[in-house]
Amino acid sequence: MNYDFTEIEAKWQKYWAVNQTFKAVNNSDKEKFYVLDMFPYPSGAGLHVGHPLGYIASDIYARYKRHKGFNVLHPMGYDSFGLPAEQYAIQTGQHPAITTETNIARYREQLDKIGFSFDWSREVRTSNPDYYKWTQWIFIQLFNSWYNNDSNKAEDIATLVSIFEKEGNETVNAVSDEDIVAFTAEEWKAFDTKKQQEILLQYRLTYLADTEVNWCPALGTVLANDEIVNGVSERGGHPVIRKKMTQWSMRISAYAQRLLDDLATIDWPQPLKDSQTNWIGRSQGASAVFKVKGHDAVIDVFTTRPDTIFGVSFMTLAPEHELVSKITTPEQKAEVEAYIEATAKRSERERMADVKTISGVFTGAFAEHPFTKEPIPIWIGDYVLAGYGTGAVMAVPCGDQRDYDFAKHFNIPIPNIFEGVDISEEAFADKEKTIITNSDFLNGLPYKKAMKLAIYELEKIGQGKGKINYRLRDAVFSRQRYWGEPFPVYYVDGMPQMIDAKHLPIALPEVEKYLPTETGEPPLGNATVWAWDTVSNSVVDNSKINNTTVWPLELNTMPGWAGSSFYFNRYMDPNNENEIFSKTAIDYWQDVDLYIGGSEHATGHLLYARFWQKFLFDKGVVPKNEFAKKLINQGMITGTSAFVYGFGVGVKNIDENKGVVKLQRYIVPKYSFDKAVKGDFDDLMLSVVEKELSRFKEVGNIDVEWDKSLSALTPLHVDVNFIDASNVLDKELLLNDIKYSDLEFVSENEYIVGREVEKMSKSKYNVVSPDSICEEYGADSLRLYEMFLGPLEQSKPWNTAGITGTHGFLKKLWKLYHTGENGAFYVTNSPPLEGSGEALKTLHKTIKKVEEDIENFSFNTSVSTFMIAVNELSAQKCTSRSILEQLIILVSPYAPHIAEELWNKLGHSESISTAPFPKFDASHLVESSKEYPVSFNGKMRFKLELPMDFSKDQIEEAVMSHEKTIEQLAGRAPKKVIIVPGKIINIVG
RNA sequence: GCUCGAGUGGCGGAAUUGGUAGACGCGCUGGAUUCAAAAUCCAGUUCUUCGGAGUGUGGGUUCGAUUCCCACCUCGAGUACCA
Repeated sequence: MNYDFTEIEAKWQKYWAVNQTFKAVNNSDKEKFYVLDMFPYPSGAGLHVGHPLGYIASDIYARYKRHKGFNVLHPMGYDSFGLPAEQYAIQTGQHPAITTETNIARYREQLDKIGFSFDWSREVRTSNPDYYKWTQWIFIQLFNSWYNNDSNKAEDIATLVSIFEKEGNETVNAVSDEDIVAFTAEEWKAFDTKKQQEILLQYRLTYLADTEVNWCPALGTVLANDEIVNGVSERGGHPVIRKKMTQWSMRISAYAQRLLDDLATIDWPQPLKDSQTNWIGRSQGASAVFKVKGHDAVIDVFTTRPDTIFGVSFMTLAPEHELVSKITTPEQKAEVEAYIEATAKRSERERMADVKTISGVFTGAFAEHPFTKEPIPIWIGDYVLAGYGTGAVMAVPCGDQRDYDFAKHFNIPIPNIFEGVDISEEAFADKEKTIITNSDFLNGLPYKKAMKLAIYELEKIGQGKGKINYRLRDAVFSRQRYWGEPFPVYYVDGMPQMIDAKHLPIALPEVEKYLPTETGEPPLGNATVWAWDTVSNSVVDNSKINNTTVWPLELNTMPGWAGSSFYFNRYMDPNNENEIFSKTAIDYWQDVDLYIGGSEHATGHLLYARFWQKFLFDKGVVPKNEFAKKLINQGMITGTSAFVYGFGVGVKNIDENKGVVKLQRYIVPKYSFDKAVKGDFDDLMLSVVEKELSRFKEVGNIDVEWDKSLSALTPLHVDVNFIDASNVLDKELLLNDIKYSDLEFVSENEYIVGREVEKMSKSKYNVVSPDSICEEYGADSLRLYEMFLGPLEQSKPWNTAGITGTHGFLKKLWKLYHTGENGAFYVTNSPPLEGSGEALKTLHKTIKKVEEDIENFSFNTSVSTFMIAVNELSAQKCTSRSILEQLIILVSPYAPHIAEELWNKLGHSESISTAPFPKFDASHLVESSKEYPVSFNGKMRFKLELPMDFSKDQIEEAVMSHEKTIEQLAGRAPKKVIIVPGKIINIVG
């Protein structure tokens, strides 16, 4: 009986679905284990073999944990709001919900074929109103909260109001907007409701504010910093400009320090932690206040080097700085304005690409040094960013290279405040070796002491204080898109009001068009039924807006990361209509034990999700401060593209004959091609030239001359599905493909393609889909092969040819259980015979290795281990049930279908999925002798079998008298003999 | 520029606390079986001038280094005027 994977896999996939084998319960005596994959965006292209890599790894781990007796939660769902479906809707008019539904169906079909042990009863979709009801609910919670720096957590806005009522805002230590105006309790009470609401907005954790945003005209929406790559949009690569807009923002900056500190408490990859650390960008220093001469204005700067304050020789403001227009002198006005206009025109991208050009303009105004009272010229320059710190710097050219370059360029003095340091060529930025001089009270002090003293003195004169600055900005939360979560917000006199949570969800309205309106409003501006009736508490027709009981609803939608910032918690109780999840569920599941996904989410999803988790923790909604204890980034699977080498013969004097004879593309061997690229045309290439010239003569009766320089030498991507394991191209398949039908091969021989590793993509014809692999080799072969390719975290190239290795292994495994007549299933019930302990040894070393491998997420090596085990047991002709039964449990997490089938044949009526994992017994591995490697000066020269219980002396005697030792030493006396019993022998001499 | 990661046969990779470098698989070579092919099975496969040499390069620690330390080179990822 042969290994019929098609039948076996269909059978067990059906069995698991019908029996709900992997359904997890929310209360159990068993210990819980939560294994999570980053849920996918269901794109129209479907999955390629790179996508399931992480899912296979997590599935192996989940199945392993079930064998280990855990109650495992292993859910899957879809991050189903997003741009591609909406872009498609704009182009075709098809509702994004339909596109999304179709794509999800395709994903599900593909996932099911791979045999994952997901609990599908818990599936979530972020675009489903039952789900985004809770996204909206969290938004309302954020709106109703403020961040109290004293308790260091989010608190209900009511506690803030009661403080305002008692003491005004002077004593409040909150994270808030920068431009807070002080008021007393009496003043607060005297404010009208609108004024009070405006003030509260400055404290809420989600707030409406005019912010400089990254506007992408092509996409018609704003983008978050992490959605921009190299100055263009991550999706589509469109240009991005700065623009001021009224937007919802999330006060993530309130959590900057906790997001940083708690990285130490989670087992996440160091590179990922590093990139979050850099993204948060904490820097410690001081704020210093410089008075502007002749104005009552002051310039507030942030500096990490208050110790260098006596080295200040000018100040630089960002061109966008609000003081610029106020302080610029009439003489400088024209120049300054021209400069501002010029910089505003430059796109973010140009500004980034061109960091070497130094530009700036003097404003004509002077600041006053806080200690020396000397005048300091105030410049503007675009090397100062409006968005960082206060948008102003105190320039210390001797200690900062950018300030130095600026000073040199504009001939501004560069005072030296470092003892014994030469600054004639460049600035001196080394903090450690610094001794300050020419600096009044800081003279003679090293960096740390000078820093402390400078801050102390600044505080004393009331012109500065110690400060910690973060690069992390508050996150813009509004998108001018259709296919996203609507805000549960309506506007009364322009002030946002939350809809009561009991009326959620606020479902997306239908629209005619998915584009912005003619007046430039977001797509929801096209909705005709999009007003809130505060009497009926329902969404009503816009015509009913009366500005007394019926009000307009928010037109923006939420960004992609909203729905993905808490889905891991919702999986715990995904169908709960009354709560985000039940207390029972969250108390049992707590948090994610293992999270697997791509590293590209380091500063997006993974930072926002940590932020929301901390907020929900503060509010007592979740019991854990961090949502995932351990995280692993799976590496990318790249494609191995295949190339043929095209040669188009270039000819002279062709102009007048254009169109008469079409140039032929010849396919030449790689070695001839490579030589030709270097200018060396071999005989074969020359024969092609001759052939082409005579073809011109024949077809068009034209005499042409070859022009070497016009010859086209181009590698052409060919579909990897046309290539066999030996890199031989199936020419017929290729020529039948319309894209390649004009090619002509110069030789009849088989054609060896060139190969190159590239990203897997349609345009490179190197995409391999899991479906075709499952069809040809089966899901178990695919699962094993994906793991076998290499370490999970590393990126590695896919090469379909290699799958015959794991497929062959499964056949051998099957055969091991089918040694009966005509390949019938056969096992013996007798215990392994005495003296045939070899099988037990094989089994137990396999148990040990596989268990260690899974615990270390080293899945590639356990596949090798299985191969070795099956090779050995086959050689031993092992048919013992007790061995084979244990073996198949070991294999089961990796190749679950064949495992279920063999388990069933072994006489079990229940699924193998919860069969106890085999117990390792070291006594089976005890050896009586050891084959010692004998090294001379560290080089292994021969091996020597000696009893395990030999003492050092016995070993030395045996080795030294051995003929090969005598031969190696060739008469020399060894200086030293190192013996590590049970390990090695090394003779030095 | 800065931060992080990685360099081992023709290829993917293994060597878990320093102890037999190249496990396992692909590919390749030869053989068996077959009318033939596929499939299957067996043997070989780092290089070599057959002494040895060898884990990107050069140095160091050690009886012994792919593994630890220093310097450098190359590739990849992230980030980018962050004051």
